[in-house]
Amino acid sequence: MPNDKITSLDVAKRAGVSQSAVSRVFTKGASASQKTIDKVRKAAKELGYRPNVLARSLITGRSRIVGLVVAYLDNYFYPVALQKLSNALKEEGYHVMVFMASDTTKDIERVVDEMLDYQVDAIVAASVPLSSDLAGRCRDEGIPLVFFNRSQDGENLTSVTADNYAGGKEIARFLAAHHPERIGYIAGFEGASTQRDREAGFLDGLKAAGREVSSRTVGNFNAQETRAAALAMFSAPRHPDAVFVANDHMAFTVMDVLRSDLHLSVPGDVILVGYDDVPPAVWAGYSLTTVRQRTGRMVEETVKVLMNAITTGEAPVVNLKIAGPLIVRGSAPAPKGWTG
Amino acid sequence: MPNDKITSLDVAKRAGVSQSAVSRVFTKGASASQKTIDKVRKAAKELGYRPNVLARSLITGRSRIVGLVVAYLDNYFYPVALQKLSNALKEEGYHVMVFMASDTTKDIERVVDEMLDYQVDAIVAASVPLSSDLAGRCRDEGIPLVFFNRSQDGENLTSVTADNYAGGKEIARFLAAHHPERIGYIAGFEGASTQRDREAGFLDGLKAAGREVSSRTVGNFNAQETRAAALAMFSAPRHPDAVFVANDHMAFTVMDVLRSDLHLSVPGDVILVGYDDVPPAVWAGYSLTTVRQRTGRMVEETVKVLMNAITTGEAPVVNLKIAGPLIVRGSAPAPKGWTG
DNA sequence: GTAAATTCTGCATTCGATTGCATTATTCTT
DNA sequence: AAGAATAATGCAATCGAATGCAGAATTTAC
Repeated sequence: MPNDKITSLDVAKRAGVSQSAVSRVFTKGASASQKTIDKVRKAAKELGYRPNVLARSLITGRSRIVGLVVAYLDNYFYPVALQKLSNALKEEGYHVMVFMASDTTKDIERVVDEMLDYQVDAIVAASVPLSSDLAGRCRDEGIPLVFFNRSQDGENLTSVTADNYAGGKEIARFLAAHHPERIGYIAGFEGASTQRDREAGFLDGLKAAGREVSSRTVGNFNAQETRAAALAMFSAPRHPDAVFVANDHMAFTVMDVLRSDLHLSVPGDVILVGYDDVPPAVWAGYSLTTVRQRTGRMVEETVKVLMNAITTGEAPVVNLKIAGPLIVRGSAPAPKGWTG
Repeated sequence: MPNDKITSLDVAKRAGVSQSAVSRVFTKGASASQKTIDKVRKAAKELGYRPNVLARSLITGRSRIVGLVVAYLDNYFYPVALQKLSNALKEEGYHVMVFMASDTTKDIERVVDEMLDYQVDAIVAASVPLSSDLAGRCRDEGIPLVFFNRSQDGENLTSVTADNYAGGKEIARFLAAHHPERIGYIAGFEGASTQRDREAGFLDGLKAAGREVSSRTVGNFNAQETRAAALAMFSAPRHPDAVFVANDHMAFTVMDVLRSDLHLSVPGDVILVGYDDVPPAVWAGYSLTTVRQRTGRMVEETVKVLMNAITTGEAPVVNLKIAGPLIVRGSAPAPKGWTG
């Protein structure tokens, strides 16, 4: 019964102008006299007209859609990033379309195809590995691609990440200052640059302090394997009394194992540091010492890079690393004489 | 340098058929001979052709985009739901575009406009209140709208929620079976149907057990106010020894206040129950007794309703309530003789 | 006040598909 | 094997807006 799709033509008729005039009023950069603008705006308001973004996209070749590929949202880091990304892009007149991808190459390929089908103007890959073929496809199609929170090294692709190496190093310095007897490291998925960089920084930092890791297990960024990794590490008689866990979510699991399964006190028996500073890190139940990922800054930079690439058409490869501070909380208090 | 936008016409030329033939091969429901199909498929593959979804949308009037409005993603419940929704819609060939809305009417109105601009085929409003005007606009445009996790009562709008009343009631029965001295309730945002239904069920359940609430404060679904609410409730000399907190995230905060600020034991001094069963509820640090929201089922039903509305064009108003089980964990163990 | 420069405007085309219609090729009937 | 029924194909119009072009209106300059 009511208004069936108001088009620019309807508005044109009512305003007594041509369809092009209407289009010009709603297209920024186009010129129209004040009189026309007023007439059109009035008619448009009366009819409840708004330009059809899809039709516009067809002719301009810009969809104003950014595709976000994510493997999982059950690490708090991603929803927080998504929220910020969505808000930041909104400011630029863009919107986020979410594409969940499992970690299989096949699935990722399908997802990239789907994104291209929707003519996305840019792609943000959050911790999802795109093969170089796929990345190449995007480049060929002229679609800027940014890796968020994970880089593909040696592939010359744009990425925005935390400065994981620096963070790992700082954690080493911090833990070493406690002069623990033994230091442990629980690794994430070893294919991930985040994991590798954090560990590399950590090891180098320890070396600089004349220390090394006495025990290392792998938790692969998931709860189940992390439980096993923690149990393996701390069931040993001479277990570490200081441990760096590759990300916060794993750190929570480790803390649970220590306290609930092994009845060890954190930080009494073991001091523990994570990485990310996701919201639960501040919850009193965990009060996790960790290195903050400055999600806001990371998103900001990502948007900046994307917008630049979209508007200029040129996409210089950059690898931004955003350093974040060590946030000292209960799981590993500041050692004597510690200064930020 | 490489392929600049392969269109159906390019494929048609190469396959030696008309452009319409190409279209028919890629349009399900259209007919083409096997020979044509083969030729077209081959040419398409060689050129790397895929239909432009936007162009298709323009003529079919279906964008295959579902708009999801969310106010915040920092309650774990939403990312989990988003992930499931995205996956479920993918199966149907739809994709989710995320629209963040702050809680102001103005902002929500803007967001709805933006969604309409993108010609979304359906809207899911997750805990975001759309005024009846806006809901009416959607109806007028023929766009199905589902309220997810929150209903607008008295407005005759479709919603999919947990059976919050039943859940609240079950919690009452459970807590009453502990025969606590005093029972408290910490409310969420009172404008939310989730809050109201949970409380109503809880109160009715208590009444049925011959009990009532001795203390009630409001946490408004956010951490800061919840802290204050918990402190107010439990600083009193004769504070409750059993409390229902309107959702899990608030429950975590309350638990933190009890343990860390007030040095009360949970469940020793106070037993505590939440609602949602978000992932951290199972973490040993909290081990929260709670009622599960069956997100998977809720999403499933949402998708079913939407697809039905989209394909038939008719959108009967339904209010689905999905019941979820009480999950007993450490924060409130099973009372003697308790049977599911 | 007139010529030159500038700004507006409408016409018609275009973006990349889908689809009704008319025509031709195939298949089925008997 | 001929006619009827069905399937496949191409043509051309269409979806809703943007835009190059040429002419009309307005502004600027002197």
